[in-house]
Amino acid sequence: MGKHTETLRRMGRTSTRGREGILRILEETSIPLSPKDIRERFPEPKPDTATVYRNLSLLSSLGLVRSVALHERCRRYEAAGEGIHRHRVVCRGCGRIEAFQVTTCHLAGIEADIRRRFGFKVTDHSLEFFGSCPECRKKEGAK
Amino acid sequence: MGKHTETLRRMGRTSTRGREGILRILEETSIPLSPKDIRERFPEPKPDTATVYRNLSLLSSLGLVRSVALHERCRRYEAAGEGIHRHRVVCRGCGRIEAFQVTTCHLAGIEADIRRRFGFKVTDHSLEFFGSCPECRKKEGAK
DNA sequence: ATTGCAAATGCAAATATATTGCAAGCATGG
DNA sequence: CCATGCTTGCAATATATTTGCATTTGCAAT
Repeated sequence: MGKHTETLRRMGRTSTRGREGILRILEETSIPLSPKDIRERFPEPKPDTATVYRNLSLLSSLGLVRSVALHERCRRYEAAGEGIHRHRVVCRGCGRIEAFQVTTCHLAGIEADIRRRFGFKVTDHSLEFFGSCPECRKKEGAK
Repeated sequence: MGKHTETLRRMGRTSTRGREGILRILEETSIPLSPKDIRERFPEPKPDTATVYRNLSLLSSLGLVRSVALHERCRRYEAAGEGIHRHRVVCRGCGRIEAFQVTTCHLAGIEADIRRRFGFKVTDHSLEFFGSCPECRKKEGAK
């Protein structure tokens, strides 16, 4: 009877080890994880890969997790709790990822503009910064 | 002797059909294309898939194209010309993509902040909006 | 124009990532 | 505790991306 049982039940879903586990794992980390990362962090017995994908897809449709695209070969996921709004910085050199919380998000104006111009109703957005971390800058001769 | 021959030579690379083609194709479209899309737009004889991938990787490291992550299973690419700065709106319902140019990008302040807090030097960023396009809103009963 | 060499390409095979069908197992309501 | 339907594991499949290697091409120096 995990911490998220209630949440899942309220949404008409059964609470299972796979689902509880994913939610717990994603809450414990500050950077988004790939399906593989997630599976590896499960204690034995690890759920099947297919189960991880199916549950990520379900939790995502319930809005409990959210996918983050960092220009890699695979997607990553993060917990999508209320009011949590994170952006990220990704190092092009070593792939290191830092997450940071933004105090105010300046993008509300743009979203209204999009509604006006395209009729699109924006539900969320994704903002990532790319560059070089201190270590990689050092290696490359401090640009 | 294509339009991009000079650019490539200046960067110490040979100008080939594959590279010229990719740059031309990406300039002709307003939305980012997948490697598959790109290959399909080549006139016969189409280059091999591996060639497309290798060239995208090269052009990307030269900064002539840039990858765009839209939470799909594959990456997309767009031309990365000087001063060109695009954002996108993606419909979660049908996958439709619209691109729009921003006049001023409000993010310079954040980038400075990142430099201060993490020592990361930001070279670029990626901003995408997700939501429902007019058609999908209609189908779903206008939310 | 011809030639030599490094770099680019095609092709096939290997990996990595993601999805699906189906039989067996588990969660929940009665 | 039992029946039911949703979940899971497993194997097979689909899709995306990468790699090795032999061949061809681009291009600079004849």
